[in-house]
Formats: sequence, structure tokens, C-alpha cells
Amino acid sequence: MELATIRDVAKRAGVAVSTVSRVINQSGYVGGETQRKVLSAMRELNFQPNRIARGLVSRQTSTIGLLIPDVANPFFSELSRGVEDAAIARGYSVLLCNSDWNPNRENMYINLLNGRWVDGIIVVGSRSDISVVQQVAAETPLVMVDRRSSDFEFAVWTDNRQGAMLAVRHLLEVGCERIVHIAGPMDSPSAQERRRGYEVAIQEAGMEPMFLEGDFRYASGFELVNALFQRGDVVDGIFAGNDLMAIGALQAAANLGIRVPDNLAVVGYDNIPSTHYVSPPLTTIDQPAYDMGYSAFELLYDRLSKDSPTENQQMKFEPKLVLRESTRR
Amino acid sequence: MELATIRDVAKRAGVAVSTVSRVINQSGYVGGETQRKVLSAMRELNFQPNRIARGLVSRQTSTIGLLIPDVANPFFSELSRGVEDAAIARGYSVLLCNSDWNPNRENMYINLLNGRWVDGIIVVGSRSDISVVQQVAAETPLVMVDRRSSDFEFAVWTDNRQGAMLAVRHLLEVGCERIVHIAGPMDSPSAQERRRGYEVAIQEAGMEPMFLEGDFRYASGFELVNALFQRGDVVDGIFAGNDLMAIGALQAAANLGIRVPDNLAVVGYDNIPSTHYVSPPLTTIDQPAYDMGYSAFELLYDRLSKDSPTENQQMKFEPKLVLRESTRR
DNA sequence: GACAAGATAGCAAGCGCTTTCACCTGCTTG
DNA sequence: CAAGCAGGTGAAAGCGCTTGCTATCTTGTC
Repeated sequence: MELATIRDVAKRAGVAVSTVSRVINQSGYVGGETQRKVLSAMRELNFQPNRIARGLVSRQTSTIGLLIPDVANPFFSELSRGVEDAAIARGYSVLLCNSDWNPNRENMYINLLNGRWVDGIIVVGSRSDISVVQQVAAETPLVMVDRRSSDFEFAVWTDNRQGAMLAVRHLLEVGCERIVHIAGPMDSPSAQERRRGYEVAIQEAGMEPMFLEGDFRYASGFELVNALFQRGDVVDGIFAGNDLMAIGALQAAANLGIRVPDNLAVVGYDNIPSTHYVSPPLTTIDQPAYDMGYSAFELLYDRLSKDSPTENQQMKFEPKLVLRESTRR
Repeated sequence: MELATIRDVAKRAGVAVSTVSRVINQSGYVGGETQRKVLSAMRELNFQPNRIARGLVSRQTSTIGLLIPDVANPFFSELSRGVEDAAIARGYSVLLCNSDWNPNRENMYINLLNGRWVDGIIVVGSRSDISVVQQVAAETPLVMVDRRSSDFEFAVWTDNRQGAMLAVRHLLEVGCERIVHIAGPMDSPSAQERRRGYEVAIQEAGMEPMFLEGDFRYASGFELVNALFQRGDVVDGIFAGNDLMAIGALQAAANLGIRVPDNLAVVGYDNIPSTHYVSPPLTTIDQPAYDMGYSAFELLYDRLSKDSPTENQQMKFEPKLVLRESTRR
């Protein structure tokens, strides 16, 4: 069955196309009787305005692009929910783009989104060359999440450095004397900041920093910690760059018969749901993923709806230490 | 900076608009020299064809809608990745829609997507009135995931009944004598099928079925099992309708000092990543979420690219029992 | 009773692209 | 040598909608 167009509706209702358009958009003057006729013609034909055509003339699509590394990662999937809930509340849809942490794929998506396909873009945890992102930002409103830069006016972020320091200081408080950091990949800005926070806090305590570089995935936490202990290194505290790697570390320790928290204290980062139910439950640094996503959209929406730049352009969330069994002593 | 249109490119290259269009689409005849001029004009103006305008005339958007209950649920986020990876490989983008298990929200999205916004739709785990969904299916190609119905020609699914029977028979094998089922919500078709499978397997064994109805979320598993044991019911096996509820059950048992698997065996459903690292690791029924998503897109793509209906319209995946510690005896 | 202002509706010009059709050139054919 | 055809290009007609402009008809006001 061919779909009805505005022309069909107009014909059926015996009015002009522009009149139908007015009742659809509730703009301009339309008489009561006319409106009724149009409405019922619309219903009879099961008319749905073509969003594409509409987008062409109005120059907006009520769609935004969400570019994240990986929805299958709990932190990002939670954040996505926040974005989507905020978007739907304002009548927007979201186009999902997984970069898989791959700068090429990220660039490809950025270019794709740039083709007047979306009204705005939210980029989360980007590792791309900042100039590419900026080029887009010149043409399409963009909000950066989790990567602060003086170059982006619109951003939501948490103080990763501060968060890392919270984690390390906590490990020190519970008496750790040799704390290793399982860092995220070094091309990730937030991984870098966390690493820096770790370094500062460790040096404050007069200790020697020690890093292992993972990739933010479960397996890398497992393997790095496994190798670490196999080598016979003496370590009594681990601060992982995210929860997934921390959980990997927990597993590796359990396999080797190392008792957590007694012989090894572990702290993660993100506070994903699994941290509740691993054994032992994981102490971690909370990042309010859902709220960050929600706010990112709101920021974008502000930018989209007002011509003048908003005053509220940056939104900072505070990382919080969440105490659980993995560091209880 | 105003974005360049195809007209600007044509003017700069000193050719007609139609010629530019030909080089963009690599269709028709274009001379070597002309092509070079157009290409360089495109580059100089940083031209990107407007996808909206293009969509209007070509009647396709290279975008599909993905309607799922909740991306924050690991099963669905994994499935989403599958869909997205398959889509990108074919040059498609995906519009993410979370229904939150809410039929109203689901209908709203279905209507939205129906506005010629997407070329096709993948609906996962729908609980909506089937007639609404079908009405869309008449206008937009649609693939159903996890809900089989003779009414939908295109579907990917697993045999939930069979999966549930696998789970229950396993519990019987390890010696359980009183097995309760924590079911998913009864308006979910897959929850119903699993429940039915449980029922059949239990009756085969000459036992009495016993149900509790949850909502597929962690908290409901926790609370139901907690209440169950608080009431003093004697139960030595639990088959949960999904892993999240099973993990909740595990936690409740741990809190009450009930030892798993010794005094209580637990089986989940889905095989989400967390099942590896809960304690004890959870025996579960594997559903290949990623592959299901991937296949769902491929099915849709087939349908989209060929006019004639494909032969391969249904795709069935086999549920598999995954043995872990939570039932080891 | 004349007239400005408000209500109501139609006409037509695009939005940026694709695609048909017509037209040109220069060769190959029977 | 007329006809046919592949190669190359442009003009123009839309795709389905919004919107500025115009034309008509009601009102209310002095």
C-alpha cells in the first residue's frame, strides 16, 4: 500500500496543501470546520508526515548522533540511556554509533553525521585527533563528554584526576604499601588523567608509581594481574582504570589464591552495576553515567534551541568513592 | 560557515548540477577531465552531500530503527552491537529506541519510525499488541527478534521452551527436588515460553511447578528469593527467567547464609558477561545475543535489497546449557 | 457607512538532491 | 554514405513538505 502524502490529504479534504500543513504544525489561522475535515482526512488515509521532506525544508531532523566507544560496556550503555531518555522527552531521536575505541571508525562516523543528518552530536570518550572533531564542531553543534578541552565550549565531565586520587588515598588509608595502577590505554584522555592522579597521590605518599597498561576490558585486567603475580611481584593494592579491569584483577587474584581484601585491596572506577555482585563487592569511584548522559543532551538541546550561546556550557560532576568489601580491613 | 551545496560545486567546476551528481554516485557517463574538475571543486568546498535531500528523492535513508526494551540490559546491549556492526558493514546507521518494556513507549516509537524515517525496523522482545506492530510491518520492512509468530515472515529467535527445559533437566540431574521458577513478566512472550518449558519439564519429572513472577531486573530476583526463604519455604533449585534475576537470587541466598551450589543450585538465562564473575559463577542458558543481532540485520538487509521475498526468512538459534559453579555438585 | 484589522485559505517558490530526456560529438557499420 | 550507437553533458521536472505572499471575507470602530 502506497503511503499517503500531504497532497492526498489535501485533495480528500478539499483544501490546499498549505492548509493541511498548517493544521499539522498548528501554525497560522485555520477555521474550526476546515480543521475537522483535514483531521479526519488524515485519519482516513492513515497519514504520517514524511520526516525526510520536512527535514529538508525546516533544516532540522530532530535527531542527534551519539558517538560512544562501545554500548556493550556497562558504563556507556547506562550513559546512553540517559541521553535517550533526555532526548525523547524533547522529541528527539538518537542515532547510535559505536567507535569501538577505533579512531578511524570514529572519524568515519563523524563525517557521516556531518552530512546534515543530525542536528547535533554527543561525543563520548573520544580519542581521535582533536582537530577532526573540531572541524565538525564548527558545522554541527557538539557536546563532548569525558574529555575536557579549552577548545570545546560544550562539555560534561568529571575530574578524573581527583577521582584517581580519591582511590589511591583510600588504598593508602587501609594500609597498602605497594600499589600498582592498571591503566587504561594511553590514547584515552581520561585514562591519562586517572594515571596522572594516581601518580600524584603515590608521590605525595613518598612511594614509587608502578603502571601496567590495559585496554579497559575485562580480559586485560585478568591477564595483567595474573602475569604480575606469576612474576612474583609483591603488591598489596591495585587501582584499576575502570571496573571491568578491576573485576578481571579480582578473578586473577582469586585463581591464584590471593585473598581480597586481606592480602590485596582492589579499587575500580565507574561504579558499574556488576561491582555490586562480584565477590567480594568492589570498592570503586562512582561516575554518574546516566546523569552525565542526560545532562549532555540537555546541554546540546539548549544550544540547539537558543541562537545565543547559553551561559551554562560546562557541566562538571564529582567523582565519589564508593566503599565495598574489596578494600574493607 | 555555510555548507556547500551541489550547486556551488557545479558552479565552481563549471559544469551542470547533474554532472556533479553523476560523479558523486558514479553513475552514467562522465569524462575523465570533467570528473577531475568536479572532484577538486568538491574538495575545495569541503562538500558533503546532504543526506536528507538525497533521502527525499531516493526514498531511502540507509538508516534502520532498532527497538529494544533497554540498552542498559547486557543482553540487549550485546545484541545492539551485533546489529550495529552488521549495519555499518552495509553502510547503514541505526536509530536507537528504548521502550523500557513499556507498550506505550513502544507504540510511540513504532509510529515515529513509521514516518519514512528509516528503511526498516528491528523489534526485539516486544510485548506490544501484535496488531500495532503488524500495521507497521505492512508499510516498513520489519524483523522480529525473540518473538515468534506465524504472522511475521521475518524473525530471528531461539527456542525458549527448549532452553528452559535444558535448565530444569540439568537441575534435576544434579539432584534438586524442589525447583522454583522465577519467571519474567507474563506479558513478555519469551518469559511465557520459558515458563512453559519449566512447567513441562517439571511435570515430566512428576513434580509440582512453583512460580514467582519477577520483572527481569536484578532487584526482583533478589527480593523474591529473599521473601521466599524468609517465609521458610524449602527449595533446593532455582531456575530464573534471566541472568540478572538469577544473580539477584544468588545475592539473596548469600545474604541468608544459604550455600550455593551445596544447598541451592541456581540456573540463569542469557549468558551475559557478569555470569562469569559472580560468585559462584552462574550456570546458565546461552543465547548468542551478538549473533542474533547481526543476523537480524542481515535478514532485514536481504529484504531491503531484493524485491522478491528471500527464501531465508526465519533464523533459529539453539539455546545451550553453560555449566558453571552454581550447579556443580 | 467607511475602513482598518483580524481570520481564513490558496498559490507558488523553493529546500538539495536524483533522474529522465534531449542533444551533441565522433565512430563504426551494412 | 546514411544510419546507428556509445560517450559525454545540460535543462528541467520532481521528491513531500514549509512558508511568504496574496486574496477574500468578517468583524469591530468611529
